[in-house]
Amino acid sequence: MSLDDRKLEVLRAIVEDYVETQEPVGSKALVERHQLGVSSATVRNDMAVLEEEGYIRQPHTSAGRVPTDAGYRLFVDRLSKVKALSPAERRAIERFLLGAVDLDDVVHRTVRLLAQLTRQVAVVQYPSLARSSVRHLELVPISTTRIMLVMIADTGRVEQRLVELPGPASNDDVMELRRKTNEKLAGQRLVDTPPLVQALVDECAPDRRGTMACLASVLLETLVERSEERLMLAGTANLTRGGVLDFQGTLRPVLEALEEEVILLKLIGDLEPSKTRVRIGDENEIDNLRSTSVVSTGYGPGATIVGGLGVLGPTRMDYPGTIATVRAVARYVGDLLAQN
Amino acid sequence: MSLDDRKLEVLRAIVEDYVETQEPVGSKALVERHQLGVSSATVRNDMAVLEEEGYIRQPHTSAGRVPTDAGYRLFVDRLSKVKALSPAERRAIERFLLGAVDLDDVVHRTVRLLAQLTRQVAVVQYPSLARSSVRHLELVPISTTRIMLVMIADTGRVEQRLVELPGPASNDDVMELRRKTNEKLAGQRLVDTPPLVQALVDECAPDRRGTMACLASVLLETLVERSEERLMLAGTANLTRGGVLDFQGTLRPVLEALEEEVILLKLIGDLEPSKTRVRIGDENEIDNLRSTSVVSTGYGPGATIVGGLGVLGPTRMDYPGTIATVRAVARYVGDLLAQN
DNA sequence: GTCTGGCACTCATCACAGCAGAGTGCCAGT
DNA sequence: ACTGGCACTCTGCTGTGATGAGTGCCAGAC
Repeated sequence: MSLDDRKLEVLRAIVEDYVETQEPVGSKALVERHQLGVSSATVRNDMAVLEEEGYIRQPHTSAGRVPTDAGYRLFVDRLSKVKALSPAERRAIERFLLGAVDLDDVVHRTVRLLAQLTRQVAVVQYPSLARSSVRHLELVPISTTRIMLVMIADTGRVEQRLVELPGPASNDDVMELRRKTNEKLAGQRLVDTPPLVQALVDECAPDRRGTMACLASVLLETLVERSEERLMLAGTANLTRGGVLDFQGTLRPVLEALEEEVILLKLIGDLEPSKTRVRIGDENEIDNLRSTSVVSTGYGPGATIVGGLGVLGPTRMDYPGTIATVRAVARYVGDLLAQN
Repeated sequence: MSLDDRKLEVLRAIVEDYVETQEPVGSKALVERHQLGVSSATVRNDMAVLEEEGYIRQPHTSAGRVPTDAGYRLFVDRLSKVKALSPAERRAIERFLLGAVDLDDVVHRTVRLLAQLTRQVAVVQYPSLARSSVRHLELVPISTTRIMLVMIADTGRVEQRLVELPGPASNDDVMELRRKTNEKLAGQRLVDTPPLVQALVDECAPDRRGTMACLASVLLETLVERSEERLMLAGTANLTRGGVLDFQGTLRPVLEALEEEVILLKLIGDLEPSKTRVRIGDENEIDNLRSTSVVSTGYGPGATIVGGLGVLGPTRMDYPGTIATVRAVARYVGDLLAQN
């Protein structure tokens, strides 16, 4: 038996009411709040079918219905209309993001904005080094045998590493290394650099080769191989909204998962399709997050994507609103990055 | 009536047992678990006095006693012996902190280590710019009218800002500015720079003065005036240990407070006496944190202090152990910074 | 065939009562 | 100054009804 239009309408009504009230919704309440044009008995029959198909369930025999993960999924895929942001919201986003002084500030403001607008936990990934190009490499002598390597990427990221040299290097040596590395690497995507870095070492004058090799290994190891990802989190306090009801009593496992950067990266760092992605409850691979939903998307200047951002909340969330907000924020951040 | 030795001993026993069991402790249980040499009736009398004096209280009439904030305070000040860390713990700290590649990494590792060892929420402040000196200033041309200013501090902090120039600047211009600013500012403490920066502008050749003024204002505004503090947090999941018992039911307000960097800075950024500081319950100025205790201290290379770190947990915490751990971690981090 | 009104049934929630046990305060005795 | 003993107070637990929301199902209407 397939689902006719009215049954879908019933499902939508259940999802909307449940998200709003946070209480199991019964057949009678449904016909009162929505113009379904049929009696509660009919709705009950529809509900029985929806339950049969696995879209809703009853917490206990004499309670109303609650959407299952599958129910939310159907709702998101077929039933929800995209909610447009109000002009006031748009202005709020713009005003909030403007005035960021550097990349840290951008990420910081973005994550707080996202948490505030969606009233959920927000995560923003820094622009990925793997998707960045080298804008400039700077070598700053710290002592005769130590230099600090500063890499500035086109995405605004700045990474620094201390390099221990095998022997003392003069100021001229450093200047020369700086010139050469920049000549070779500036403008290149970081992922493309390994052969270039190798070439740099090979082409180097023998007396400077040791120093250059040292530099090269730090460069490769820390910036490319470990290809360090960073991210920022905000809004954990929002997990406590809705009392003990969401997250089956303890938000312990959720908080634990949020502490693991690797997990967070998996959640929002999955950037292939450039489309907004929604993971609902059990669809999450992380066990600790089976009672949460994640809405994530990529961002970046123009059409390119340099990082991910998203929010995490109870499966019982306002999907249309959250999706709209996440998309809008991602777009604004992308525009902001494009200006640099 | 003042407290004689036995009464203090009773208080200590109550604190220790309560911290361990998390349950109100009664007179009978006390004499069983500790060698007090007196009967439970005598202990009851002592308890009555301790309660009179405000050091303990009963949650309800027929329950055991629980320490008050004042009780914990007395315990910390006069009754607790410093707990020495085990060699294993020391080695763990060392091993964990070694292998940090840059300042971000140091802070990151430190905060996680601290959260893990104390099993509480940990906070680590980045070395304060206000307490740093300039090691090097780098100017990187981004376009003809934009340069990126990178400041490297002796504490390892690296800050970058985009500077919009009033007009185009040649490569030579930039090199010259770079030379001059470094000549003047390198080695100076950031707080001492304002007059020097002003002098830089005044001494500048007229044709470059506009550019220099621009640079100077960014330098002053973002690095000195706003004197940006950063910090890192970890271990929020530890708040959920002890179930709903701590934090009178909701950790909502605590999580909210932890989102505010200003609040966290107040908590751990109070660095004057270089001694470990313990704030218990009501002693915290932040209302949301009246049910928590904070143990904080400063850290830095050698005897100087460049930042703060600490942990936050329920008032019912193992003070001697926590204090010992916080101190030890701070010392190791200081040593680590001294090596750079 | 589809919808509707009606009715019996289930089960969580709440209030109330009674009981057990922990812990106290106090007093008289050593 | 300490101790044993005892009455007293409360919390927490358990069991019992009563309540009521919500359901499933069936017979009848359209």
